[in-house]
Amino acid sequence: MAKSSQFSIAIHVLAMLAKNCDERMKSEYIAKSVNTNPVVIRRLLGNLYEANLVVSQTGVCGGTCLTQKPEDITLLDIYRAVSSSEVFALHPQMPNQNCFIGKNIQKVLEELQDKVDSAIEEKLLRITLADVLKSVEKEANSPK
Amino acid sequence: MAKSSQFSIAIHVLAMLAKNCDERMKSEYIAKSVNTNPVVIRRLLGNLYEANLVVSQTGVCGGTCLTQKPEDITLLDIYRAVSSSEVFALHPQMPNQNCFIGKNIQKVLEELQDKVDSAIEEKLLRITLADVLKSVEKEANSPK
DNA sequence: CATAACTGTAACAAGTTTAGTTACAAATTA
DNA sequence: TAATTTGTAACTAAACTTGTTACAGTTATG
Repeated sequence: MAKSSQFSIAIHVLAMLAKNCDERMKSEYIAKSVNTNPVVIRRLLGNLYEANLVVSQTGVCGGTCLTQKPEDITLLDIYRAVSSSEVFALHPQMPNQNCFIGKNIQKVLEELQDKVDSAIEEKLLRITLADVLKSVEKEANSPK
Repeated sequence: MAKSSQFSIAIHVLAMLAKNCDERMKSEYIAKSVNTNPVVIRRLLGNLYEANLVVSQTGVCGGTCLTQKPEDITLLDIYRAVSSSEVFALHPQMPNQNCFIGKNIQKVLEELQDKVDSAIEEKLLRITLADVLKSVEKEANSPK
């Protein structure tokens, strides 16, 4: 994935939408909860729209709501919607093809990338947005 | 982890050292295979030294070699030696504590970070540097 | 012991990425 | 028609990554 906080913020935003499934939520309201600029939220919602997780309406009384039930949205859906890159990067420069290791390491690293990615995806596939909301409520009720 | 290629390059470097366990290897030689600057390699080797994976010697006939057998070095050892951050970042700004979601989401995200990290670590723990070298050799012998 | 060959590391530059901001067109409601 | 809201482009600032130069310290060897 990356150093980016897009995944975290996406979960936050979608959890808010999940808690208020029946009404449209404005980017400005969401931004106040995330503590950022509304444009940052709208950009993120654009990615979530492309992944068919939310739908927005412009104009007065506009805003965004989920397209699916929280139980049907997995963290993998969210991860794929906002995560740009792999967990770790390959060589910035092509390794020396005259070296035995240099010539063959890239394929091996790509396979490793796949394995690590699969491990992450298997984990994320088993957690839904509804689960996240449950965890949030559990946290809210836990003694500090 | 990150967009960084440190993990990839570390595996490359250690694979080279593993293939020539009995002699010290110079940073300039390694750099030519990785196709980068020797200082980049020496910086990386510094991290690997702190993790007790390699040892270097200065001066004429200096260089670096492994401190352990390739079968005893796991990719998790390497990952921990060079990976600075988590797989995904939390909020850049503290969320609004007056919002129900904002107040409780961070703990939930931290728990999620732990789960994802564990998934990665379990995978990396089961692969050794010797396995990597085997994969490289297999790749070298495979028909193109 | 003088010299050449190494590593270790600081300091800096360039490129990329991320987050945040302003501005404004387009769409919608009333 | 006016007010409100999203979508998006353009820009800035900060952080991170890689690469580079420079040089002090260490070691082998003639």
